[in-house]
Amino acid sequence: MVKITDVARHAGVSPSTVSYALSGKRPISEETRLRIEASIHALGYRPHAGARALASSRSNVLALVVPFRVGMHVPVVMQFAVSVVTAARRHDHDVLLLTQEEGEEGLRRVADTALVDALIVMDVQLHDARLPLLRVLDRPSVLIGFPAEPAGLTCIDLDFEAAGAACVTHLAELGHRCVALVGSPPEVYLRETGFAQRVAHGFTAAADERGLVSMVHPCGATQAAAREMAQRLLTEHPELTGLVVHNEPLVQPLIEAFQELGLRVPEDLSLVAICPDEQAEQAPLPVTSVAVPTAEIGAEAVELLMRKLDRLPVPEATLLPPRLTRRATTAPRGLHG
Amino acid sequence: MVKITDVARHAGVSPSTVSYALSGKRPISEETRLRIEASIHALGYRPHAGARALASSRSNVLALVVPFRVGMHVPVVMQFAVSVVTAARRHDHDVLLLTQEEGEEGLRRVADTALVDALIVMDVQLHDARLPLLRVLDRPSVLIGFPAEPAGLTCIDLDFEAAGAACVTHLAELGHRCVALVGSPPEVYLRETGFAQRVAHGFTAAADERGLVSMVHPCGATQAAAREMAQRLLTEHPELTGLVVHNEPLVQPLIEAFQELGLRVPEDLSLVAICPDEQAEQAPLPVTSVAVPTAEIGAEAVELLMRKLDRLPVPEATLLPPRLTRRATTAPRGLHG
DNA sequence: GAACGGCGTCGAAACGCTTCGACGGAGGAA
DNA sequence: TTCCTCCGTCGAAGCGTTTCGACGCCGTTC
Repeated sequence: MVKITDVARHAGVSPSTVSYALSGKRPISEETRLRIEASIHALGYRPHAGARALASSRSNVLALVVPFRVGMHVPVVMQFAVSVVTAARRHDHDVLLLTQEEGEEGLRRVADTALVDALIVMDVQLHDARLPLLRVLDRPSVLIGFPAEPAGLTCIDLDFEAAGAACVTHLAELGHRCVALVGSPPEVYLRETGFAQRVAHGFTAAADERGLVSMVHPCGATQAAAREMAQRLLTEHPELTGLVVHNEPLVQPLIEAFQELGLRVPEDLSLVAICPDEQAEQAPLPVTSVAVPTAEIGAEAVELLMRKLDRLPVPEATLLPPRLTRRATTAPRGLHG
Repeated sequence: MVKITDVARHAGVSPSTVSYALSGKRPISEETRLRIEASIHALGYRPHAGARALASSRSNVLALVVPFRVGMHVPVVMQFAVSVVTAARRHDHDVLLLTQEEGEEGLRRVADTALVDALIVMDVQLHDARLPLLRVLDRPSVLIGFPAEPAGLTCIDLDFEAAGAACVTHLAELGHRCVALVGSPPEVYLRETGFAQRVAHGFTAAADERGLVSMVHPCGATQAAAREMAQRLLTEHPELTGLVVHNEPLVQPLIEAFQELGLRVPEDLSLVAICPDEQAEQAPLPVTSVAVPTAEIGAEAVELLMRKLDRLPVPEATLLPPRLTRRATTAPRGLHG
């Protein structure tokens, strides 16, 4: 293994100079720096991660905590994960993947052993068992999602409440008077996942404010469930013309289910989804949607963490405003009928 | 931070004794060990990962390389990932997540900096750009999937060729004479992903051998594509009664598409899928399937890696035999018709 | 009873890097 | 000219473990 002393000798400088040339923490003359870089190249030098971590007490590794729970939509979770990894690399950090098999102990372990410098926590519940630990850990963390009591924590997410409201507003402005929310699977609500509940609140509040008839239905993520839900909605609320779907894998099946029941989208039924833009765009009938900006959230979560690592102040709450893009699944009510 | 010398002092022994008590690499008397354990508990000692890595030249971290490519089915990939993480933890290792944004350079980096001890590589192509690097790296690796030239590498996967054949055999034994394979999306074949091609080979060879009429169709993973495929198959091959589906998200949509076209499953059309058992079991109509044993493969990949790290001999190729479970989507041909 | 071999423990030397204080020299100010 | 400052570099002291050789002690063996 080639080490920093080898590089130093080859370049005719001291090891500390090599180190400073690499880190930029002290000025090094252009000439020396180039010589060092040449030596590094010539020898194929790579600093030893463990040695670096020991000496600097920085591992340059971030923990990404993602509990895989039933009812969650894995592809979207992975979009977050990928964007976190990408952003972390831009800051010269790597990402350790923690699933939740070990429970909170895993977080404690990687933090206490200094395996990671900081943590990004996904799928936050309103009363998340990990919160007490995160508050007391000596490593900074950022949550993707908001618990019930976010004070003292750094959280970031789409403003799901506003997103739910934005969907209603859009539908109301198109003249719809009776709207339904088809939400996440029941398990997701039962374990009190913040974003699911917040969409429902925002949806209901906005509908009430505008005097719309509204209803909220959790729904399992299968085609059969979609079909059943469509059937039931039509039966129980024949006047329904506006639908909000906050359940990624269900958007397409729901549209088809309604079509099979003889409704045209958007002529008879307008539908707006809350989902990543890529999904909404790629659908056969492009879906009007409020974007879940996974790339943006993941990247910003990393930025926040980096700032915390640099002991810079960060906002406790970062709520991304919803952005609704009108596509082909919404239209004014009664346009054709 | 409490360090090993603190524990040593508290327990009245030398640091090296604490280290040996922890690692078990030298015998320590029962009495001393208990005293040390008590001290560790009392002080809340956690060995520093970096220091450990430096001194032992073992980071106890595995790299999991998963390129997210178009056309791949993310949930299945994540099942692999989770099982790898779980198995790694059983061996006191953690898992670093590498996506392929950096390309091969990322692999080289984590290996050369000794950030990881070993690598697990997923989504292997027949002519994978990462292979030369893996062969030359000083860290051991295990591939989940087989390249065209696996010699000198350690690979593990389901025997997809046998899986394809097993599906045909099952259908043939039920009396079916004309069978089709609906495969992965075209992109997956185009970039020469081994498992996709192998299923096709196994399928075709087995069909030929038994004198069945057979055809292979890649298919995009959308409902529209499923519908179109069903339509086309029926039109072009009215005598078709047996279907093999190797495309997870398409199983359900295909069944429904055929049903909408008036075919009963399994009375008029038998269908066998190649997918994880959980998926096959949870379907409304449980699907006869050859299991993709993600948990088993992930766990065994880790075992192989651990053995390699211990310099024990391992087989170059581990091909898991297919296991077909008969469920509700296959039946003898012409049973009702 | 002397020699021997384990067992259990210790001390010290790495492991490869970062960082702190120091220092020579060049340039500017007085 | 002298003094001071700042730039660029060096040397050495860690960072917290692991591991190697050594050593004392006790129980065997002849």
